[in-house]
Amino acid sequence: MNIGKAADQAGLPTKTVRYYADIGLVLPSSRTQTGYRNYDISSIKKLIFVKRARSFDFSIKECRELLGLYEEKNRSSSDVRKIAIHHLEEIKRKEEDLKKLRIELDHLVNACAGDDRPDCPIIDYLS
Amino acid sequence: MNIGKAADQAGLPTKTVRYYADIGLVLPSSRTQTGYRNYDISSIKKLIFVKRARSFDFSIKECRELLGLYEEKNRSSSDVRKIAIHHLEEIKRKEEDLKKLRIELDHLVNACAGDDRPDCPIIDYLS
DNA sequence: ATAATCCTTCCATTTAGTGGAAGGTCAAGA
DNA sequence: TCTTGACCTTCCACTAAATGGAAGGATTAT
Repeated sequence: MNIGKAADQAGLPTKTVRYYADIGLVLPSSRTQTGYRNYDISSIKKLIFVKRARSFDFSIKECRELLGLYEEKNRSSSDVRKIAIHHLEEIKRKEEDLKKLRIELDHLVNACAGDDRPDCPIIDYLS
Repeated sequence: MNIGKAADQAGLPTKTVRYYADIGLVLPSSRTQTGYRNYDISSIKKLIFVKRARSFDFSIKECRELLGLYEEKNRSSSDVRKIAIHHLEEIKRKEEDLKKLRIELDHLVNACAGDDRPDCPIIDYLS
């Protein structure tokens, strides 16, 4: 399958699939004599796997690790879980940070009249 | 004041202050004959302002706008509020996204035994 | 005088792609 | 058979917001 079809199957932009090939994340199964990338079922499954993992906000590096475990049939589920937990902690941390930010910014926005006068608690707070 | 002192006063890395000068966000008040950047009180206040705004996750572009309003003494607080509200919406959106992600990933992690066996709901879900 | 600590500019790197240019390939129709 | 359009290729530049380092000039302290 050509890269365009493969990208469609995986629901990814062609550019992205080419990028994944460039960085060695998901290589095409082969190349035609004229240099076209070929994707077989197995490589398309990997693209889909990466797409899902990315939608979970796993980094490319983590995707690489997960993909390695995905292919390793005698993996330990604890290895997968370790990566997921680490990522989960990251997400929780970010969520907390955003929450604090949101609450504080919410206060500021509520305190600001938002009229024609220059007085502004938001500016004051940042100054 | 030299850039190092100014950076200390603002609580920013020197590199960052230089970067802000490069992109024209906070320019030094002058330069010495030998090219050293000079920061006066006013410019340091701007650095601090930007630091606070960045800590609220305002983008550099937004910082530029806020800084403009900060300097404009006959601003309308509604202009400031508009920027803050827009940013707040962004933050809320991200927070929601992270929450969904966190919940889903939490389920997966809980469903995974995390032992020596290869069976893994996390991998299964991503496949 | 000289060493240490500043400072300067410039270039590379990070993340995860995206956009575009220049040009090669392939399938279908006139 | 020629050509047109839709593919495909590589390569370079750009995004955001810095950060790291190299090479070299300036200032300060001993």
